[in-house]
Amino acid sequence: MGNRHTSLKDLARELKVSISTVSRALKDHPDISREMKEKVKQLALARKYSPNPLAMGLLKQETRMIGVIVPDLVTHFYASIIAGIESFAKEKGYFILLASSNESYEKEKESIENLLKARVEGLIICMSQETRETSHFKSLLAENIPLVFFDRVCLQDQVSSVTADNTDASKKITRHFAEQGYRRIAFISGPEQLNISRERLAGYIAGLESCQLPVDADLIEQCNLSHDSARQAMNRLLNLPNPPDAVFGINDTVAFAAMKEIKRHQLQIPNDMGLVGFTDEFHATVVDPPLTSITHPTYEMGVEAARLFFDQLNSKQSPKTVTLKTRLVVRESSDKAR
Amino acid sequence: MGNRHTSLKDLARELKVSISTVSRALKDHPDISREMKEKVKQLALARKYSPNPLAMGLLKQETRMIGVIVPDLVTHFYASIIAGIESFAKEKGYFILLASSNESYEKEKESIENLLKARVEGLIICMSQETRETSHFKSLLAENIPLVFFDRVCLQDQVSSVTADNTDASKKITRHFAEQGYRRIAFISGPEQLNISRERLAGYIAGLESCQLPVDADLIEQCNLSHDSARQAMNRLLNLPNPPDAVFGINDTVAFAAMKEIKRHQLQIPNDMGLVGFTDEFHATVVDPPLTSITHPTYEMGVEAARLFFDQLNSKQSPKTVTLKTRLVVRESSDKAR
DNA sequence: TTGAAAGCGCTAACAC
DNA sequence: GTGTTAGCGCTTTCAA
Repeated sequence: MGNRHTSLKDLARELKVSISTVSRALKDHPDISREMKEKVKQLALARKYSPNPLAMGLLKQETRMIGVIVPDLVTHFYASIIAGIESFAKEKGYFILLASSNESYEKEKESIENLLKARVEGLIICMSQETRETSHFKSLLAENIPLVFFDRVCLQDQVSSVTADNTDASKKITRHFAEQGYRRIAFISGPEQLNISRERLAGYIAGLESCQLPVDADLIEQCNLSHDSARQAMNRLLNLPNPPDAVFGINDTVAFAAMKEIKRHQLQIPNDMGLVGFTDEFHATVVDPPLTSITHPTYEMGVEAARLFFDQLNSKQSPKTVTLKTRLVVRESSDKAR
Repeated sequence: MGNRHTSLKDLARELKVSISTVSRALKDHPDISREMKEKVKQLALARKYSPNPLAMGLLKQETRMIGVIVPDLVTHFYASIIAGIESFAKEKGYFILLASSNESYEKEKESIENLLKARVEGLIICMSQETRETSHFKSLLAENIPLVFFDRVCLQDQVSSVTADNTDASKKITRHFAEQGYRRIAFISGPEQLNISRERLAGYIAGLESCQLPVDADLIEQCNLSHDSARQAMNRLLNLPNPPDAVFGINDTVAFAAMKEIKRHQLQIPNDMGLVGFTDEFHATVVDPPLTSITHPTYEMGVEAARLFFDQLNSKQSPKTVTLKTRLVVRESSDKAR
């Protein structure tokens, strides 16, 4: 695609002055006469001049691009976080280069390489659920490349990160169930290498204990966060000799899958089975019955991740850990009282 | 952020040869000796050399970036299309620069400018619903910048585009309702400047006529595609002296909003009121009752848009119009028979 | 007050 | 076979 953009050279030729004069005039260099500045700026406007970011990037060694890697591109959760990152980045004049790991460790590594080849200035990442090994992140740190994790994190002493208050939130859920009169509260967790699994499990247990409810290993299920795997987990719970009367799903997908499976078993929510998720506003209200849930401040999480990114970029500070407050919003799915 | 990437110069210096030798060796130029190629390639690997895309871009006048503008970043519909675009673009070694118009005409224009400043090689756009005026698109054409529309299109004789078979699909919906015994079939449309509104309306009317059902202007409502506005439209329908017994919602948001409003009025779906949407697989199955709908091939639409983009980029062909087949998937929300 | 020249990383035409 | 050079668009010394 031909060179359809006006360059400084074009302007210089047309005004019969040197390129450097044009360059200086455009940035109000004190050495340039008022009239010259006027002339140059006017022509630049007329010719729709805009500096070539490639040339600038080459010169200044900065591309104003941030690589963002998410486990998938299509769930509302990530989409909303991306929107948050994008809006903050735009303010700073940065663009986002987006990649999906598809929950695959290999693709995650591949995406990091690709983005670095594209010369992003740093990365904002939510780890794939397969990722158990962190050498690819460590080599970023070794090369001093700004890195921020969100939601799913690791190496927290070395990398800035944003998470929800997972433990606390999960504790609130368990206690809420208990208050509603539920006694056998199950938890469908995710892969144990993920901090969200561990933290939410810890909160779930702490909640049970604080209500003097027993912790029953049968009631703690695991899945790989896919819809099918979550349904199977729910199914196992329902087939228990002594099944639960309430379920806490670790995220959106899991909560939906559990809901479907509960309905398939002809059980009424919330009367036969209470259900609470860990999800965002949108999803919680679209299902039926509306889902009681910890609402995840997704957009804000994106904004915060971007903010941490620029902190890293501008001055290599020691890593920060931001924890976002969540809210328990009680809706029908756990509200026996109604 | 310092220069942490290895350059040809670095390699050349280390091997004590010229930069051009290194450059040629790396691309298997026939003039270079076998041993030299070996040596160079080995060192390049060891030093993790990758060509600087800024330098290449500057030289070749290509950035390998495509600008994509969508009305919003968070709905599953666009997310899925973006995933399709991304996957095709990645194959071709291109990156996506994403921007959202937030359904605003002004932001749409602004995004186009920003993306051009970032030197994208062309644009793939889904128009904002506010956009009635097309001069900003025409000036892209005038400057010979590759442009592709998807879903919401205009200037079809001048711009390549992908759409669903809107008219046909809507006709199928109306006929399906009629077959199920529904007689007063309503349609909640969107802004009339959008082709999707016009085409789906046309199909709806054609469907009614082919079933010898009267077209009742009272049953044709309009909204601005927001949740609230769709609910109000549904509410107006329900308050009609002679309300409908079935509703066709023009897209995801509208179908969900209608569903909520119907439930709020204590009506049973599908018995008191049939409901059909125009949405994707995911959303249709997450709600309750599962939504009969025209399933929109979103991912495929993204892939097709990208394919058209590269057609434009590689050779200025005359614009193509691709129409994607849709399927009517009958689920509970319109299935009186059950 | 303005111009010339070097250099960011790379390719390709032209030497030798 | 390999080296030299110019140039992509820009900023920034250094000269004038």
